[in-house]
Amino acid sequence: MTRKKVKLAFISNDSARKATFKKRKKGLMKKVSELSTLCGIDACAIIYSPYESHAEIWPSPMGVQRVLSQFKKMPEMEQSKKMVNQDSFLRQRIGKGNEQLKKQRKDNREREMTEIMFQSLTGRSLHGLNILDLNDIGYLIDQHLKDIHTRVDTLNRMAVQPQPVAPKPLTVGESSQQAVRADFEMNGDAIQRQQWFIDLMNPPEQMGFGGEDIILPFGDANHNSLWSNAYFP
Amino acid sequence: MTRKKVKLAFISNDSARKATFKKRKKGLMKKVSELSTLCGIDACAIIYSPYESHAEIWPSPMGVQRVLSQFKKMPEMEQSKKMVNQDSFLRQRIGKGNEQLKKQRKDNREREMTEIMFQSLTGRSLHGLNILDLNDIGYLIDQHLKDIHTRVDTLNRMAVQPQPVAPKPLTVGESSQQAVRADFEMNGDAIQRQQWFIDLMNPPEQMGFGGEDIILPFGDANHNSLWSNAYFP
DNA sequence: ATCTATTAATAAGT
DNA sequence: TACTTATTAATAGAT
Repeated sequence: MTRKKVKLAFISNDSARKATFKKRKKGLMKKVSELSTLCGIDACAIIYSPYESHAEIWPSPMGVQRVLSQFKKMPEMEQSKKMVNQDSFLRQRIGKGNEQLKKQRKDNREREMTEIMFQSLTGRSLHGLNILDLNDIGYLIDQHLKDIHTRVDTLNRMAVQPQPVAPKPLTVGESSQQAVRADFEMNGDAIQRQQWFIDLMNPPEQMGFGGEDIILPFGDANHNSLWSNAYFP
Repeated sequence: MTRKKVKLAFISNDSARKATFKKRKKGLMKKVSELSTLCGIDACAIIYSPYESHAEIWPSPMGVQRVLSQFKKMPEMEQSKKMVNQDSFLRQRIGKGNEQLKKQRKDNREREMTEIMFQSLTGRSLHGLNILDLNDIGYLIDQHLKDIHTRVDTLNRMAVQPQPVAPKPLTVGESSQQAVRADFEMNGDAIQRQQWFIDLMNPPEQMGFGGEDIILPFGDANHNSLWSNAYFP
């Protein structure tokens, strides 16, 4: 911080490195002591160097021990929590990566089961599938059926009372309790001009997944978590 | 270290203390990381505060553990030996304070003696001064004479061989052994245009002090240390 | 949290 | 190793 703005990198020149070390160590110790004095803070510093056989510490062996014993008392969780450090940064990245992996696996599983479901509609046998596969496929089928019912119901209501404003987005599990009416009376052109109708007819691929608190008929009120646990421990 | 030079004492104002703490903690962590990076040093810092439920550390839980385990391995004696603990730290600070005080006293003494010297040139009697005062004034007079001789000598050489480049700054003890020549032949205007000449004619106030190894005629080959010892033990 | 006037730290050079 | 000095960095107080 002086005759030149210095690059924050290892100083390869031995004597320059040593000189810098000595200066900065001194400055650092001073800063620690100032912080402690000014703010009444319990702090310590420990510095090892190849220039001294011993660690250099602040404020004193007893002071260091006091701080360290406090530190060691903390459960591992607390030590890591909210810490501003390299590790926690990397841990966050790893955590996020794992989250993504988990989601990806869930997504893969879903696509697999969906494919089997549709294959079964074209004649493929469901024999040879284990109970978990069958359970998940049952869940999928239920979701698709619910969605189909919802769409049919919506279309019926549209037919009776054509609506120019976009309907609020459909949510899984929101299916109406009204009886389904099959009489379509809408004009084809009118339908084509309404984007919301087009959207209704082209549901997103992932339809049927992501709902969290839906009570399903496949025996297990917590199906989703079973799903997750069985395949993504 | 900014709008005001701050007293190194506990900050009683709560919010000011907290603000200072946050700023300085950040600065401190930065310093630690810089030291580590620049010098390839194994270091850690642990800071407790009433503002966070956990200790804030650098560089990471693992990094701290590594340093701590090294530290714990050391025998108690080693831990304390040569350690920069609060005691020795404060001793250092006090020592430095004393150094500064000593320098200041020396400076004061010098100014005092110099004033008396000049007063004596305008008629003030030197009676009533003790032997130390007289010795120091003798030293001062010698220094001033040496400087005068040096300047006269330099001017003479200038006059013989006018020199467009600035001469290197005068150093105490550098006085020439040449005989002094009093014949000035320089043109006044020429002199005025040369800044180095003006500088030469306006020597710094402290001229005459600071030389360490000059042999003086006042009996004591180690005059300077006597000076220091007599008044600043 | 941001902005500066100031003080403090310090990279090079001696 | 210590001192000096030019420059950058830290930060106190104010907003």
